[in-house]
Amino acid sequence: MRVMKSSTEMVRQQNSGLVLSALRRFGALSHTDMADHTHLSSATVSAITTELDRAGIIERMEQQAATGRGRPRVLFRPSRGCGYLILVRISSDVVQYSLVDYAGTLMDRFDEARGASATDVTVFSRGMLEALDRLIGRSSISRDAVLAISISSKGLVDTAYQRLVWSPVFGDQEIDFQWLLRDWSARIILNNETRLTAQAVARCLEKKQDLKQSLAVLSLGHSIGLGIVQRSSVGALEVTAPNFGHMLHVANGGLCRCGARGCIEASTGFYGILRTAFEVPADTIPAKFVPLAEMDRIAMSARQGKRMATYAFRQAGLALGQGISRVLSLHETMPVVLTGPGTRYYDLLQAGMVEGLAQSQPVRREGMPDISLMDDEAGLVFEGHKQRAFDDVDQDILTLRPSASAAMKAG
Amino acid sequence: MRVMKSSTEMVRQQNSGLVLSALRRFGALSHTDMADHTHLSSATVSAITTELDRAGIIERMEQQAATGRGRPRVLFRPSRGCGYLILVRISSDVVQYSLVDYAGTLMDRFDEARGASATDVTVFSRGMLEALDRLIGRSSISRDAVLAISISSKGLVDTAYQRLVWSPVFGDQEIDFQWLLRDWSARIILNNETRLTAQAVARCLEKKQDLKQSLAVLSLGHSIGLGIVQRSSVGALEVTAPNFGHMLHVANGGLCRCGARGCIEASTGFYGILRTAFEVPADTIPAKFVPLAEMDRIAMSARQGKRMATYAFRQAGLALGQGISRVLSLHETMPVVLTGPGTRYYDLLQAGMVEGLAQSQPVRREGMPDISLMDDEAGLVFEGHKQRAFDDVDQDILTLRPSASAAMKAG
DNA sequence: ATTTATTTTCTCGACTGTCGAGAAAAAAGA
DNA sequence: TCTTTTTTCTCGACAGTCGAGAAAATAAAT
Repeated sequence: MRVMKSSTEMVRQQNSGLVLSALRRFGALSHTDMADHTHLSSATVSAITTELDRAGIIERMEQQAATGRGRPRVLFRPSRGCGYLILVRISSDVVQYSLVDYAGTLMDRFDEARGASATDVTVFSRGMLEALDRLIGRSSISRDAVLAISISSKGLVDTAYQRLVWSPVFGDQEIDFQWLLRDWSARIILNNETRLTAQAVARCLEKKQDLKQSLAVLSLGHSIGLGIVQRSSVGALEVTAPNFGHMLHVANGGLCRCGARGCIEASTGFYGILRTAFEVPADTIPAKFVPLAEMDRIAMSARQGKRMATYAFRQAGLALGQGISRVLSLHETMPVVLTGPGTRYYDLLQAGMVEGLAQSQPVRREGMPDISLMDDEAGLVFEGHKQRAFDDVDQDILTLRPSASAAMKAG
Repeated sequence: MRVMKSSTEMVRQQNSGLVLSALRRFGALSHTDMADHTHLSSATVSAITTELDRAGIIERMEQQAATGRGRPRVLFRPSRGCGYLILVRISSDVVQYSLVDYAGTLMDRFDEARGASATDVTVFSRGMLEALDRLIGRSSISRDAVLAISISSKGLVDTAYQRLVWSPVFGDQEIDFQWLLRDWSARIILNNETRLTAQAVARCLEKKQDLKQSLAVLSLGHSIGLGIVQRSSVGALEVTAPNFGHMLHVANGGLCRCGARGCIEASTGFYGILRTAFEVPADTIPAKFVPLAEMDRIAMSARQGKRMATYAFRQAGLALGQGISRVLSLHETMPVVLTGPGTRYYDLLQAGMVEGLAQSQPVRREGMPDISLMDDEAGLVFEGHKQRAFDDVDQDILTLRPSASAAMKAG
């Protein structure tokens, strides 16, 4: 069936979700604030908050400074002890584990450097299981209290079945996280990293009333990621992370890490730029990892006018610009946000990008898209990670918890 | 706000929509059928049907052959007289006007050949207004009874504001249908033609339980159209028609009708194939129109082994294959349905297509997508046209009509 | 110290929905 | 004429939202 039937119970669930997500967005709200944000009547908010409070999903905050005349407002927030989130960010050199309580505050975090055993999946898997146990051990939390384990990585992700299909780190070695974490009752979520960045950027712009119809977020670095935000027909934001880095740039182009030829990444990823700058043949096996210092040196010589270095960045920009033009053709003209370590070379990439964009039909018609840079990719990923995980977890909780307590209320 | 709040009235509206759309899909249903299809209880269906019946939106069908024992079922269908739809299909040589009643049956249709004045917008506009009046005149229908005028054309369409932005027929001359038809109370809908085809194909496959997660429909002809069907996170089908024909195929490629260079259409559209086959320089102004007979001749000589003709089709297939590979990269691997007059040359296009697809990353990983052909593009466009228009019109009616009659019921 | 003004929370009754169960209707067969 | 069968229709229970106004709790004014 296309669309679910609706019932009065669904209405309550939907509106509870509205209240909870308002709480997530704005931290702590009073009755009246919630009514304003959700456009629900005060009476309804009252009913919902008492229900959620009784179920232990939200809690009244302790007193706070008087705000003026009148009855003091009581603020609600998601109940800290309701459950916990574990966020795992897998990046090329390090795996970061974060523990977050239900109110969204970071409780604990540590990094696990991936040493020489970097690329072995079984070693990584064992390390991950240990790290997870250590994380909850340090805060004396039981496994059952962990509502979700949300994992992010660059690469190709099977969101439906929580399988990492291809990643820069592990290549073609699949990881089935659903299976790996089968001893955990928590919901397992797997995300493409740039998807999370896009989500965070979108919410951020939404708050500033600055979100257009849609939005593209590009992460530039050793690999190239794209996240796309669109408003669905019902008005919700849908975020996707297409496999942009490995979209065909040009037939018979440079050899890519993925084994194909002519991917965008093979021109625009750090290893691609390096290869061009040093005039290494384009079918050379890509470097596993290019230190940022190395890239900085190439950029330096490009800024000093060295020909091949300049050319390398220009070609990278060209591939990026043409790739973006294709994205615009297949969606619509939308603002582009660049992030990731590669943004520091934007001055060198720009000319090629503009050239690559200019000749295409969508740009000829609608003009250049807005292109802006955004720093702190790590922070954005973390924010997006939380948002994404809570979206799911809150939904889970609302479908299970309050009805159970409704039975208690009756008994 | 992200998502609308829910209320009991919205529940009724939603479920009424479910009932009505079941009626649209299956023609005429009894109480019990509707309950089965919508998963609503018999009591609810009863309430809804009496309400819709009273409001004149659906009607009981006259008697029908006894189906066996038991109380005879009463069948409902959308009420013929509830309103009318006008569907206008603008194609390169002809404009087709169709009048459809609220039950979806075709009442009247005529074609208006666009003569020498073909490309002049004011002439076309005047002609269209006249044709619309003639259409309703012939069936003695008043303007107010026309619920929607749904227009389709190839080209670039601004769905939000009903403006035809660029079309093969009128080029850069915009047509603002909202303005042109300002004397009509009907809702104005403007669609890209391939969007409609995709919609029809999707519903067709859905009925056969054969619809995968998503689907791409390509229309091959003088121009190239793409429609993409995706399931949104809430499970509804979202159909979009990206500007595929004018996506960048290759930098500095052949001159396209749109004025840009290297668009897919410039290689794969009929005029592109013609240009290559006859070794005309790729920056030659494209032919306005290529008769099918002309294409058939080129195909004939290609099948007889003539080199340039074969090459032309191969290049066209290559551009198509590479373009599709990019679509798969930016969405996911999905089945591809080919339609339109160009499918008769599929034997000649196939080799290039496969080559263009094979080298790309998504195909290397997931294998070749399912590619199938479908005839009767005109029929599909008509079906999709109806579906699309009724989706909108039914929604409009449900938000307005039944509540008004609820007041009557009280009085 | 008491009153007044102000702001927020909470409660009540009216209304609109859905649902299950079973009554009523209508036809075919015994 | 009675029984069986199938479908439609109705009724009461239950769940949810909403507006209005009561109740609560504080600051300012007297």
